[in-house]
Amino acid sequence: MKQGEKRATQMLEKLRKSGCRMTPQRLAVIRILGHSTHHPSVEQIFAEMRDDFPATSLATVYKTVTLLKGLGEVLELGFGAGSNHYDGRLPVAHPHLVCTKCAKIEDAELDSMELMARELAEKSGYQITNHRLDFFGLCSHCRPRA
Amino acid sequence: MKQGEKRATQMLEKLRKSGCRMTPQRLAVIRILGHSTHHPSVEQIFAEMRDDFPATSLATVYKTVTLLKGLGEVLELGFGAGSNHYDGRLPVAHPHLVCTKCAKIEDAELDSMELMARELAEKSGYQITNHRLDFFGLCSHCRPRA
DNA sequence: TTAGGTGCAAAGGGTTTGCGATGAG
DNA sequence: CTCATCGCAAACCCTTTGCACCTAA
Repeated sequence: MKQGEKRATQMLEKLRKSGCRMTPQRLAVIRILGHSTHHPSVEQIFAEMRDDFPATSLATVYKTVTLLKGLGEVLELGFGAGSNHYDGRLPVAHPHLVCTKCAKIEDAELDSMELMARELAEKSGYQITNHRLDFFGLCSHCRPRA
Repeated sequence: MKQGEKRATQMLEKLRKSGCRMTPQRLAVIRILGHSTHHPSVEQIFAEMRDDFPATSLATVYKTVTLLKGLGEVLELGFGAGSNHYDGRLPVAHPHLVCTKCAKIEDAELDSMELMARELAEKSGYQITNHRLDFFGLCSHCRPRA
């Protein structure tokens, strides 16, 4: 898997440039993340590592992933951070705007979602039943004044 | 707030039709969800309730919200269910397809996101820095055969 | 040699569950 | 009267943190 090795090398380089030390544990996490196409969870990365590093701890994997996330080298697909919020007024999937400063959540006006979902269903072979679309940024009140 | 009262009544009706009992606690949760435009969390609903029902427990709010979600009367904006997953190969926001049966996560091909984000930024006044787009459904392997 | 990293175990936040008590139908 | 629902506390899952030991540079 050449592509994966290349990504791993890029991540290593970034770590090194950031003044971080290279350890066998970090190397292992990086290689797994570089090679995986299946978007693993921390638990899954940990399981894959156990073969080579039976003594590794979950905490180390968490720390390494968090480090890489901070450097912009991994994308977090968050299914588990913060608390859930509920919309009782429009109980069907629709896009939201989330302010990362004041934590406000508003509905977004965007009507091409249905179209996109249908298009994607055809291309991917999925039977799409639901979706989730959130935009993150600073609301007009929190953003720096022009 | 007429609109909110109307939604509350719709939810009440749905509960009744589903053979559920009506209690003051449920009524309070429903009214809050029907009136709120700010997408409250369970904790926030709980806080709003305390004024009228100081004895209410968090567990009851959770149970009620879960009930309403099951009936399709509230939309859950999940920032906290399940575990996080990581993508080390393409560490920038891009859409994903999530199979709700086998839990597989794949990248989705969709290129109009940047466009949408820019359009939305103009309309909403947000300074958008990030986004998150997930489609949920059954992958070609899990969906019922035609 | 010495910061920075590791592993363990404890703590933390959000959510769910078990169960005896309560009150809606 | 009966069973669904309530409130409480304990349990759960995922994640983070504190700290003594270790090791890469």
